[in-house]
Amino acid sequence: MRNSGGGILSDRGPARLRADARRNQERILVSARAVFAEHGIDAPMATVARRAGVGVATLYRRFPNRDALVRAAFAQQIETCARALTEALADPDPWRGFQRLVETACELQREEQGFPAAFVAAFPDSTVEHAQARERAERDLLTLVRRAQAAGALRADFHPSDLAVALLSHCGLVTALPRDSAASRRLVAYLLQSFRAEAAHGALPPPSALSLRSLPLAADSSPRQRPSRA
Amino acid sequence: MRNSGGGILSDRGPARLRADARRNQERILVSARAVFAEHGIDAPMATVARRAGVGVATLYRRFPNRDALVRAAFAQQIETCARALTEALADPDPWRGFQRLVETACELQREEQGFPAAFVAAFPDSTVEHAQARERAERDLLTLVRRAQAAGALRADFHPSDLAVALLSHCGLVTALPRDSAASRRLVAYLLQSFRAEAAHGALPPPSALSLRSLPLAADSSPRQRPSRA
DNA sequence: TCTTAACCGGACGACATCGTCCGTTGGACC
DNA sequence: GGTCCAACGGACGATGTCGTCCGGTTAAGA
Repeated sequence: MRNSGGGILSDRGPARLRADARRNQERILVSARAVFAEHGIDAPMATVARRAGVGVATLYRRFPNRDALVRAAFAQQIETCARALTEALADPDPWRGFQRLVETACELQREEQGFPAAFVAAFPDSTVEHAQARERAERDLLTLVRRAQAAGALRADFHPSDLAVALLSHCGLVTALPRDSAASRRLVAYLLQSFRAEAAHGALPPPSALSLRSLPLAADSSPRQRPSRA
Repeated sequence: MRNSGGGILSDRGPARLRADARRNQERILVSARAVFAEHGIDAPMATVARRAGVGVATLYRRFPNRDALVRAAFAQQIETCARALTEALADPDPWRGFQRLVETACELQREEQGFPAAFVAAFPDSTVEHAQARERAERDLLTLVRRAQAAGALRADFHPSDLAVALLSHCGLVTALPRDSAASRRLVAYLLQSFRAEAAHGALPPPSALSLRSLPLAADSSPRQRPSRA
């Protein structure tokens, strides 16, 4: 139990892991990303272990349960999303920043189908630092939207929750059609066009009460149950 | 074995079912729709049976496997979709027909979350009559799209596969957020606006090679594997 | 009312996955 | 090279679901 708190996420220093242990941990993460992308987020843990050339016990020693593994496997993707958000905010053209953020997030979803499914299902618990990161992401998103609206590029009736709607629906599409990147790009193009101010023809129905925290852009998401069996 | 071919779908005549058997079959179908909508398409068969006030054996006697049950449970919804397509084609205003078809299909997805999941996952086998129905649906859809484009309402670069993209992404959204009808309506509104001819600003990426047969509008779908475990 | 066959439902074996246990192996350090 | 202990991996029991079997029940017709 001395090892608790270290080693689950690899961002807290080496934690004095033995060389073979560290090597195996990395192989497990690579395997997990591949298996999750190929067979979905519910693929058996044993499959991940076998592909990594490792016993199940080794996997469970490093990641106490499936959620921990998912979390660690996609930590890098979270990082990419967070960076994309920062870059979007730094873009002098508000619309281009918004557009690139959406495109980057969707590209990530496209590349690893396990990624979106991971975030709509896998994060019931949150730590303080994650909550902070999430709050900052939410605030940044709001700023991005407001700026793009102020510039007259993003339609005025766009609601921040629409971003969640867009990303979740795109997530569903790439999950249903893992190999069809044309479909994904097509959807993104349609959505972005309909978000433009010029596309505002007629009123929209009222926005969702959906919080932005269910987005994969934040480091944590609301406690949704995974869409599993009864 | 005398009963083979009858009783699975209730549209081929009573097949001389005993009164209690017929009653139970109906209760099972009602229960299945409710359970699938509530717990997803992978809910245990025992849950369906219990809710119907019936033993598992009774369920399996009537529906030899999960797919048969799903198929029968949503036969009515297929019917509704087919009727919506016919009505859309009969509408004197091509755009309104198109619009209503999309809205009706999405409304069905919204009302029963099990419905979309059923169709992207559950129909590996097809019969001759289903293939015929599917072909007709495909042809009708194409006609609908062409007409709306000819009327100058639907954008010229709209591709029939975009309908599949729209419905599949919406399906993903309602699966991820089963209770959030505002999100669903919002997405539908955005998509429909972006399909209007006036919304065509700039070129779209190339369309998907996706066939329309994977749509729940047709009575059958392509043999996709369900997104299950490895 | 009586017969009979269709129907009912709970119990059951098969199967898959989860997460743990424990004897063995082999890095790290002297 | 030797020692120690962290790390290894396969076997294991627990759990949950599937689909079947079989003895009891009941609807339908004479």
